[in-house]
Amino acid sequence: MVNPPTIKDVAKAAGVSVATVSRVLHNLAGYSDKTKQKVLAAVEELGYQPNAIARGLVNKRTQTIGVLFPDVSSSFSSDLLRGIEDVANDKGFSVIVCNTAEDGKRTMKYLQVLREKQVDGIVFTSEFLKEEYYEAIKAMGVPVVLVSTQSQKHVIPFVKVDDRQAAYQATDYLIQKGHRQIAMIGGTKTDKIAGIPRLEGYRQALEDNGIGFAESRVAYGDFALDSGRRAMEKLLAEAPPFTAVFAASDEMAIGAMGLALERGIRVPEDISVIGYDDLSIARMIFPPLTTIHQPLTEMGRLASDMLISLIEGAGQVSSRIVSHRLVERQTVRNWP
Amino acid sequence: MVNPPTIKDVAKAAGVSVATVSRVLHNLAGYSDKTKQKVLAAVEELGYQPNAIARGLVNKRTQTIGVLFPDVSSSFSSDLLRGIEDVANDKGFSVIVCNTAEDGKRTMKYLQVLREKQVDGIVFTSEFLKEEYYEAIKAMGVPVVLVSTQSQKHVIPFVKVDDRQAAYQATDYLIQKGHRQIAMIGGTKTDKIAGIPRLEGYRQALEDNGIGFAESRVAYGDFALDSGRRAMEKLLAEAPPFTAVFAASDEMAIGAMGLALERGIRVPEDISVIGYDDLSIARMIFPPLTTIHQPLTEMGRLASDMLISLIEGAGQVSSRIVSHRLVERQTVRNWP
DNA sequence: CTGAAAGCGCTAACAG
DNA sequence: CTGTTAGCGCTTTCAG
Repeated sequence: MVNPPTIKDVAKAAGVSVATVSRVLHNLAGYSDKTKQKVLAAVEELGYQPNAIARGLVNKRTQTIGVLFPDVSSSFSSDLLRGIEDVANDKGFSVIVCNTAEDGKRTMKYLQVLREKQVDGIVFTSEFLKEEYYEAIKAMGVPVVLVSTQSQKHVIPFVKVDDRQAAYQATDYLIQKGHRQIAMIGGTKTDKIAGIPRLEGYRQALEDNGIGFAESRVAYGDFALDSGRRAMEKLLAEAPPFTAVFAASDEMAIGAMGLALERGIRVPEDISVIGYDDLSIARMIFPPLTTIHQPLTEMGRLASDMLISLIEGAGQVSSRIVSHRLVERQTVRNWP
Repeated sequence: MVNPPTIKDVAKAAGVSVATVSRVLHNLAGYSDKTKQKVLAAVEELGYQPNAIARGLVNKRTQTIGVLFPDVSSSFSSDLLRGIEDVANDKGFSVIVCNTAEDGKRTMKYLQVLREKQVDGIVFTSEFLKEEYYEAIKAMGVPVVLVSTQSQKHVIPFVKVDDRQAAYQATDYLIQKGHRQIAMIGGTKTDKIAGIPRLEGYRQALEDNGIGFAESRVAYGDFALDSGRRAMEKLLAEAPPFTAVFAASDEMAIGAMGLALERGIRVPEDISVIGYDDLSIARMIFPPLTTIHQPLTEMGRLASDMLISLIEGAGQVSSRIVSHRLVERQTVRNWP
């Protein structure tokens, strides 16, 4: 098997120097139309394709970005990925995906690989940005943007929704529908990004409407399906009676609904449910889930766009609080 | 901002040559323990990280693979991706994701990018491998493996399930449960990979059990949710009465169930439903969907493993027909 | 308009 | 045991 043709081969075939070939390939000035034709003909004939690795070595730019997800296979991540990939591709960048599995070691290893591979920038999603990660990224000297997470300590551009407000809105909606006894299935209790703010929004909405907050009406999960089931089970067994429940993720909402249905509790007739995320499954289930929509694909697009601006020299970009919205489907009813 | 340290800097700092540094970094023989310590100390002190781009230029290996999906954000693709990513990472490879959007132009562009970036191999998923794609990949001279698709014309390693047989089994299961009037929601009518074989399996199972096949009992969709709804609508309106339906994808099965439920038709009391894929949503919905399980993550793993073997010099690897299995959940009941 | 030549950071002979 | 050196394929001065 013969080696692929290099710029040298093209130069030889066209009877010019490599510098000239490079010039015409980049549409720089400095050659006659005749030479241009010769070069192009040679490129065509040899089936020449530039080697991006060699180019990267010289330019110190690889036109590649790295994206870290806690779980690439989640619906949440893949919606994000689609947006990121889409604009990256548009702007001539490739994306390397990394599955951190929320594991510190693995994440650090990935960061190292991305550094060695000389990616031009990084998007970090959904997880708390540990100091260790921050240091590693800072050391590589490339821009980062955060998605669905945020750093208190450092100023790093991010794109996310206002979790507190969205949770407030979800809860308030239930109240406007006449519910007064509202339970919550929260995310991880210590999660500063998606756990605590959503709980606070819930609590605030209750209080603003003169309803007392009761710790006994909240159960905690980890955002995943099964934890929603378990939380619902706990609520049903131990909490004071309630007519509606706000879950901090669609998956938990769906898990909770499944458990309720198994027990002969109807949604929304007996209990209303509202979720959070608007994953594509939210509208696939029956009854379709009322939930807080996060524009994930759009958020991915934005993040990609911001990152590439930074890579291409923008001094700074502003973070974006993107707007969520409540989508009414069929799991919440007027009470009574 | 100062440039990151290179191997030269390390050499200077350690008072040795770059060759020696390279040796200790690669654990090759040929240096005293003392030099090793000096080098390691210098590496540590400078925070040196090798540049994989430079290495790639020399080695003609980038430790990167490209993966093409028709839709990165589908549950199907992301489950696959997780498996691929997992073993790739394990074996020291990075993965570049490409979303072809089932668009020929876009796919060709991607193939070109992957070539320029000198990826070491490619995994191509779920789509029919057009001749044009094949030629492009062949021209790059790197191995490919196919997932959930297969080439008739060329011998290319693949990993997939036996669609015909799986569909046969799904249908046969319904028959064993006592159903005789069984409808089908098929995939794209002309799809040689997932459309036709599944329809054939259905037909064959019917015939082997002495049940006539009736074209009027099959409606076609495109594997997506909404097409399942529409197909069910059509079946309900135009097909002869039926007590069970086999859908060629979980999404279509779920769409069909949603429509049925809206119409007051209960699943499985009035109509039994069986799907195909076993996406993670299959168990999230209520009632949980009985379906044909495809081990997607495992298939991704296998593909990744095969590809890397090929990259690392295995002359050839054998294709794998992985075993599906029917998972009984709650959407099929005995009839009558 | 065009070519020669100096690297980019690293690996791998080849000499000592 | 260790250093020198010739590239890998490409971009980019700097001279003509």
